[in-house]
Amino acid sequence: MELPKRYEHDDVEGRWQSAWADTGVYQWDPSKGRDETFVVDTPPPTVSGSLHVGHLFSYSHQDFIVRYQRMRGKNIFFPIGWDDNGLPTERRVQNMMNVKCEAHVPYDPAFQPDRGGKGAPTPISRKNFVELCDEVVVEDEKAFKRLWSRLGLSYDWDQEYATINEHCRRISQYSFLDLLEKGEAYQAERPVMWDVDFQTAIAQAELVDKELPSQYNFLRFGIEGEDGHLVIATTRPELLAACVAVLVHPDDARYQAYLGKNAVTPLFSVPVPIMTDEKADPEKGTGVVMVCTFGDQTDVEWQRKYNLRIRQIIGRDGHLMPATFVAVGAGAEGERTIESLNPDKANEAYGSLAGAYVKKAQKLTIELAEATEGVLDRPSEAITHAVKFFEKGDRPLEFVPTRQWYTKIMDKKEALLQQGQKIAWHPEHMRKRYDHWVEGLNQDWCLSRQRYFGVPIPVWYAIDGAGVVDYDQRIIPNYEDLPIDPLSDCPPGYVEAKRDQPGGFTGDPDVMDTWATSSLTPQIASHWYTNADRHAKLFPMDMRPQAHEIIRTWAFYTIVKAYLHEGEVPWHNIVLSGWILDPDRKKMSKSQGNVVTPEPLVEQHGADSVRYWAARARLGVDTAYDEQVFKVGRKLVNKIFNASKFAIGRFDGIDPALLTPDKITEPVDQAVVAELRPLIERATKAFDQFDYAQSMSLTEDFFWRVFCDNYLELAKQRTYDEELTPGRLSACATLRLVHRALIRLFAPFVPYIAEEVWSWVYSNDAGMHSSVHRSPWPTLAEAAAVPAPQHEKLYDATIAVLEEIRKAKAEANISMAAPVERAVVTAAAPVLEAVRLAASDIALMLKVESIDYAEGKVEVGLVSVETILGAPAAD
RNA sequence: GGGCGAUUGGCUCAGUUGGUUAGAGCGCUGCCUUCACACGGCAGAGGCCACAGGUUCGAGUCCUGUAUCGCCCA
Repeated sequence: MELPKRYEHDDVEGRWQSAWADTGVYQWDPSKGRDETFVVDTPPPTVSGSLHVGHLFSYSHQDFIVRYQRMRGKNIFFPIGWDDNGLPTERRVQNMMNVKCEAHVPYDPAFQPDRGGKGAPTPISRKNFVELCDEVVVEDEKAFKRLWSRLGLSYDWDQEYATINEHCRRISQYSFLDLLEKGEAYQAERPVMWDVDFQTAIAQAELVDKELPSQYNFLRFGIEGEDGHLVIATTRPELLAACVAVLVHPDDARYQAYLGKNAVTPLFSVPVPIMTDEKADPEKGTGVVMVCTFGDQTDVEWQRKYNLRIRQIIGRDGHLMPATFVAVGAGAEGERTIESLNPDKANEAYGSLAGAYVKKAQKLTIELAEATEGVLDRPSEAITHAVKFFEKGDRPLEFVPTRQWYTKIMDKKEALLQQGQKIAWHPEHMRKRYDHWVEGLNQDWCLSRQRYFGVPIPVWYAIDGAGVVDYDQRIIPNYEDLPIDPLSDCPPGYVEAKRDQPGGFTGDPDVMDTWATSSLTPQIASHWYTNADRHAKLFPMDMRPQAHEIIRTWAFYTIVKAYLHEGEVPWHNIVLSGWILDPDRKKMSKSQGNVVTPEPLVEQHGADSVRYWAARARLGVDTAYDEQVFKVGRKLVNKIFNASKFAIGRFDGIDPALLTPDKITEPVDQAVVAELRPLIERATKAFDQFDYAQSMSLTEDFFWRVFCDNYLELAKQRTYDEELTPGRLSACATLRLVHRALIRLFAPFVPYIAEEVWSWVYSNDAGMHSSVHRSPWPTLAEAAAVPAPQHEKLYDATIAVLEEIRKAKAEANISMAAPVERAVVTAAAPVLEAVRLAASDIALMLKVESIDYAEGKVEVGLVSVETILGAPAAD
C-alpha cells in the first residue's frame, strides 16, 4: 500500500467532510425504537453573535459524547438549530439596513432596504422588519454551518432548525396557548422591570447586578402640623416627587414619636404617612427610608403590601413625565396630579425636572436641594451599591407599571426542585446552581417583550363599542392556523376591516421572550404536537449539553416548560462545559477585546488538533486559553498518522485471516494485550460517565507510551522475519488487534485522522463498518481469545529492563542502536522468569549480544541491570 | 453578605473509592538521525501538592479553619 509521506490535514479533512455528508453516516434512523436511540438537545448558537473560540470548545464536547454513543451502536438523534430569534438579530438588522420597526406602519411588499445607509432610519412595518431579519439570519447561519462542518461535528443536518422559522413559531405559540389553556399563563398590569433603552419588560433571569458608585443624599422631611424634621438618606433623590410614604423599623426607638403622623417631602411639600416595616433597616442610612413609585423591588412590594398610592413619574423612555401639583383636599389626585401643601412651589420645582432623564433629574434635584434652605441635612456620603441592569442593557432598570403576560412559576418552586433531582448533572455540583436559582425566584416569568423580531403573542382582544380594548375578551387562534401574527392575520370570525375599530378587534403587539421559544428546543426538535409519534420517540431526551452560565436561563426554562406541558423532565442528563478564559484567566468578551476567533485556528491547526485541545478540558472546568495545546494536538495527529502507517506496513501484506487473536502466542505480545484490557475498560467507563477528557487522556497515554515508545519497537523485530513464523504472526496479529482498537478509542476526538487510517485497512473487516464512526467501540470480547501472559509482571519487568539499558546508553551519549556486549539483570526470581520470556525481543530491540541473570534484591524498582557497552570482542 | 468551585514543578493540567520513591505535556539541559515519525527518540534538572490544625498505622486525596482567585446569587 502506498501511503503519503506527510499528513496534510487540509486535504484529509476536506475529503472526509464531504464523504460524511454524501454517505449520511450521521443520519438519525426514525424507524428505530427509543431504547436504541440516543437523543441530544443541542444548544442553538446565537447566530448574530460573533463566532467565539468557546464555541469550538463546548460544541466539541457534545460531539465527543455523541460519537462515543454512536459507536456503542446507538441510533443518534443529534439535531442543530440556530438561535436567530430576538434582540441581537433585531439590533443587527437596524444597523445594517438603517431601518426601525414601527408597529403602525403598514406592510410594504415591495420594500427594498437601504443597506448600509446613513441618516434617519426608515420606519417599516413589523412584517417587513421580520423579513429583513430572515435575510440577515440566513447569511449568519452559513458561517456557523461552515465552521461546524469543518470542525467535524456529527450533526444530522436533516434536522436543522432556526428558532424564528415557521415550525418554531408554531411550536412556541402552541406552547403559549397550552399554558393559557392550563391556566398557567396570565396577563397583569403591574410594575415590571423595564429597560428604558430597549423599552421592554425583562425577566428575573435577564438581570445582572452591577456594583456602582453612588451617594446617600440626606434630605430633611418636615412633620405635618408641627416643627421638627426627619432625615432620610436616599440614593435616588430624583424620585422625591414620587414619594408615597416613609418607613422606619418598628423597634427603632429614635422614631417612635413620629408614627402615625405625616412627613412632608422637601421641595414638593407632599404629605406622606410615616409607617413601620420590618424591612426598614435601622443600620442603613438614617434608618428612615422613603417609598417611591418605584425605586426598586422593595418599593413595589411595599406599595402592594400597604396599598400605597402610585405616583408614576418615570416614563417608559426613562425620562420624568409631566405632573401637576394641586392643593391638598382638592380631591384631584390622579394619574398625573399630586396633592401638595404648597402646589405653586412644587410645580416650580418639578417644572425644572420634568422631561429630564433620571440621571439628569438626579443632578438637577440635588442642585435644587442645595439651593433651597433647609432641604439638605448634611453633605452627601459616597457609597457603592448593586444596581440592577438588563444583561444586554446600558442603563439601570426602572420599574414601570405595564400590562404583560406572565407564566406562573412562583407556586412551583418545590416541583421544579424535584424535577432538578430527576436529572443527572455532570458535573454533579452544578445542580446546586439550579437549586439556588429556583429557591431564589421572586417573581413569575414575564413572557412578553415590547420588541419586533420575535414570536408574536398569538392573541387578539375585542374592542368594545366605545373603542376601548377589553383585555379580558381574548380571541384565540385555532391550533391548525399556527403560527399567526395578530398584527397582520385576522382572528377567526372577524374581518380585517374591523381591526382597531369599535366593536372590532386588535392584535397583541408584543412578542415573546426569546427564552419562551428557546426553552422548547426539545419539543421543537421532536415536533411535539405536530407529530406525536416522533415526539414519543425522542422525548424526554438523553442529554442536554450547555455552558454553565445559562443554567438559570436555558436549562431552567426548559425544565419549566417540560414540566408545565407534560409533567416531565426534558432530558435525563445535563452536561455543562466550562469556559475558555484568556491567558490571564479573565473571561473572554468583546468589550475587553480578548476574544479569539475560531476560523483561523481550525485553518492553521486542523480540526482534529482543535478538538484535541477541547478534549483536554474536563466538563465544567474553566480553562485558560493556551496556543501550545493546539501544537500538542498536531503532534498527536501526526504521531497517529506515522505510527499507523508503520504498524499497518508491518502486517499489511499478510492475509487478515491469518492474523486472528489465537495467533498471539509470544509472551511480549500477550503482555501488551493485557495492558490494553484495562485501557478499554477504563476509557469506556469514563465515557459512560460523560468524562470524555479522562477517556482521551487514558488512550493518548497508552498510545504514546505503551504502543509507540515500547511495543512497536519491541515487536517490529519479529515482523522482519522473512517467513510467516509464529513469532512474526504473533506480532502482526497483536499490532492489528491493538492498533485497530486504538483508532476506535481515538475516533470520537480526532475523527478525521481516525477515519483516514481506518479507511486504509479496517473498513472491510467483519463486524466493522466502512466508517470508523459507525464501527463498534472496542470491547474486551475482541481480545478474549488471547491468554494472559504467563507472568503477571511480564510487561512491567520488560519495560524496566529496557529503561535500564536505555539509561546506560544515554549516559554514555551513544545511539540507542549502538551494540551492547552484555547485560546482567538482577531481580527477584519471579521477575527474572518474566524477563527471560521477553529476553529475545529486548535483545533484538537494543542490540544486546547476551543477557545474564542474577537473583537478588533490588533497591529501587523491579530490576537492576549492569550494562556492558560495546561490541563483543571479535575472535 | 450567602453559596459553589479552584489553589499540585516556569506554564497548562492529570492524579481512579486515602496506601509503597506525586505524574504528563509544553518549556528548559544533554545526547541520539538515512530503513514510521526531528511535529521524532532517549536521558536529565525542576514540586516540603496555598497555609494552619485535626482524623488515621498512613492524606495531594477525608474533616475544620484561614488566605488568594473565579463564578453564581443577594
